[in-house]
Amino acid sequence: MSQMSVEELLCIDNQVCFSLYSAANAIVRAYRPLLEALDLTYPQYLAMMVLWQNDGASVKYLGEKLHLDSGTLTPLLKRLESKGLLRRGRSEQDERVRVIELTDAGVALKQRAVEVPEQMYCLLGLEVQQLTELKQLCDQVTQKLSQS
Amino acid sequence: MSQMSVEELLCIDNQVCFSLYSAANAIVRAYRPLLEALDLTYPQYLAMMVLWQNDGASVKYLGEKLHLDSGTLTPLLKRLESKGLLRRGRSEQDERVRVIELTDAGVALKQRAVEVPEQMYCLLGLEVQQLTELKQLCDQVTQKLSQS
DNA sequence: CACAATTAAATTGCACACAATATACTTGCA
DNA sequence: TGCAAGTATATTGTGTGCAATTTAATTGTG
Repeated sequence: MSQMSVEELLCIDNQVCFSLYSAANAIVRAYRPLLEALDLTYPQYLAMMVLWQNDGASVKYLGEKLHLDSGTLTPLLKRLESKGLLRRGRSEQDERVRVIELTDAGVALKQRAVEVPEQMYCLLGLEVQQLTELKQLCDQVTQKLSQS
Repeated sequence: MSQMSVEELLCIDNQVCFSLYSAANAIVRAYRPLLEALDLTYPQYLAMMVLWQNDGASVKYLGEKLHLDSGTLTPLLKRLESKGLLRRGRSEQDERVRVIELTDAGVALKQRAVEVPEQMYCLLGLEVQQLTELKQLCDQVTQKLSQS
């Protein structure tokens, strides 16, 4: 690192962060046609996945799982509610807490979502070992940047 | 892949794409305080990097380098123009083409941007070899998803 | 040389992300 | 018990990303 010139340092072609940023954009773009049939955006699909595993979760729980805050999640969940996929209720124990519960339609959507991961896997066209490696490195980045 | 259950398939903890998406969000978040002193957002910083290397570039060129379209770049460049960092001129050969030229302030900003990559390198806290590996894998993802 | 096809940017509309702030509810402690 | 501190969510405002469409300029072809 330290022996790189200013020209090299400030060139996007040498920056991991830019590669990661571009890859993430490409992924969201690639999901669009796959999720169109489900009438979901990629972040909405992620929220649904959390709920399929943990129906009745709170906004806080969703935020921790997805690394997103209420400023992002509140409007996103309202959109999913208006599509009839979930209800935004209140906890009886704690009136501050929203309890997000899937409707029948929301639960049923899972069946149609099953093929999405397989389709994306094909599009990526990488070996399982490479995907595992990539995931580990990304998780390390997220973890390092979250603690500082 | 094929032996994974539906529960495993549709769990965000098993998905590379989610890890990559989260890491990219974390990166943009981590750049914010570093770029605050330069009064730049991360995408603005990326555009400036391209221009520091290639002053007078067109919107099309910037778009190819950054993998962004005019819908994103036009307003972004207008903001940089209003900050006095660049001028959005027209090509004399082809009136359709915008020629983006840095002002003195835009050129001068490069000196203060030099330390940003080093700071981010410290925040990431990964070995050079891991960063290289991560960059290669991200570039592969972008390339694979762009051709389909 | 006319004019259809192409190309470069701009515009519009929607959905994130997220900082900063506000609101409403709950808890802890004097 | 009263009230300050803390917590969960909502709101506001700014800046992306990107699909779809539009506008204006250029190029290719008969």
